[in-house]
Amino acid sequence: MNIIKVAFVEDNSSLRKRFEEQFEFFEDIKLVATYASGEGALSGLRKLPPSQIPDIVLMDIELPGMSGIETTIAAKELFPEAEIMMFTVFEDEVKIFHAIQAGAAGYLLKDDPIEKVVDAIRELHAGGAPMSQSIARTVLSFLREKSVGNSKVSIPAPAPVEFDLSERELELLQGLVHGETYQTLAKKLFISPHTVKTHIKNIYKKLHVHSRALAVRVALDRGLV
Amino acid sequence: MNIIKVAFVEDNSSLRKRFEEQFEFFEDIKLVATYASGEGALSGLRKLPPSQIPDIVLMDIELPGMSGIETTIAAKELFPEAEIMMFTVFEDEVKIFHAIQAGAAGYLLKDDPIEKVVDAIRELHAGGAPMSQSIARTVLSFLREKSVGNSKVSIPAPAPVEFDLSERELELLQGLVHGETYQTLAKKLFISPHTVKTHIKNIYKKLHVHSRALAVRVALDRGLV
DNA sequence: CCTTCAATACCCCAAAGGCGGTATTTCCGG
DNA sequence: CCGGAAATACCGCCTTTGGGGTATTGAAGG
Repeated sequence: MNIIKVAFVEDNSSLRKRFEEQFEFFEDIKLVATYASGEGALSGLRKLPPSQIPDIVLMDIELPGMSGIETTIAAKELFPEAEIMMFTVFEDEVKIFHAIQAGAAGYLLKDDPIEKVVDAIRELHAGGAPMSQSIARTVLSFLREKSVGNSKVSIPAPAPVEFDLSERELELLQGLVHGETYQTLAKKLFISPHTVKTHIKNIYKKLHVHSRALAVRVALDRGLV
Repeated sequence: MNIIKVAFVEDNSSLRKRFEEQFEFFEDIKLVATYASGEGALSGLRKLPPSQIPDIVLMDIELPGMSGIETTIAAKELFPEAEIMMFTVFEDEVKIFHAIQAGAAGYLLKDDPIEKVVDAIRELHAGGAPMSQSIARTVLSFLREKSVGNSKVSIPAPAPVEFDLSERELELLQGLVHGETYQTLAKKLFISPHTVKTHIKNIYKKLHVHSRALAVRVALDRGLV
């Protein structure tokens, strides 16, 4: 069996160490190099002997300085045969999109267990495109937009969803965006805090969120305010 | 002393009543008409005898149907001499801007006490441009942008403020925008919830906010994420 | 006339958040 | 080498949220 050579670009040193140790347990995978920055990775990869050039590069997407996406673009130019697997904390639609355009073929979350990481490496090396379920859904939605619109994909597009909030609920939602609490909202709108709560509960239901933070995010993203 | 004739456009009936009663106590002010909608106000105002045409129109900015701003534009065409004072629950920069462009000369908040409202009416009638302190600041910042940029004012402009968040703090802020809690954030970033708390406290300080909701708002508005 | 729905109000309760501290380690710039 | 900024961690305190209910009223629509 061919050993899969892996490089790891990650600024978090403890995570780097954790992975260096954990990869020891998998005989078919060898961590040939780790780098703490995009810049370091690019210069380091150039100096590697051909026998050590990695098959797979695990790339942290959130790197200080040169971002993981920028590094991916550069790395792909240097080693077009290497497969890049993005490695990130959050499922950011825009970043996923950019990472895919930059040439990344896989997408892992940092809290995926090591077994999942290893499986993803193997799958990627075997020509697959491993990614977490929700990321897969996101990618599908990109394709859907592409085929439906029949136009250029250009940007992720904000999605024209309708939430059907009542006038009053919109007013309440505005309050949330403005940082109001139950109490202050109640005073401003001349209603009881209980009512404010009820409205906000209903808003959450309609927006499919469970916190103010997400409600504010959705409101701003979708231009509800 | 000349009596100031005031019309009030406000969809909230209890607020309308409250004002109708409270204006009774001020001899120099007469509430000549109240309307529950922009449409109603426009048709109602047209039918008023010349002696009853208001000097001041208090206009709720958040009206169902025709908005307060649209109504303001139309009312200004009908009665260019009338002064419009916007009346709103929130200090929305964009709406303030539009209201000013629509011809409004004053800006009140709904939770201002009646005395403040009356003072504002008098000041407006005397040729002033009363507005709350924070609104005044916003207006000034518009002017500042206009004079500094020396270009067309066009849109409020997102303001190029620098918050000087550290890399880590940005990461945490992203978490907030994604609706993470202390706990989930701690797990994803491999740190203690206490640390998450500390970081978030520092972020709040740097963004000058005191809640997740506002932090998310600032993050999205200023493109920090 | 009856149903539905928005808006209003209230209860309980567990979880999360915000604020005030203190403290250690690491790293960077002067 | 020292000072300061970041990042890390912990403690306690009190308030706010979010989720589960229930219920009344008035307006809109069938």
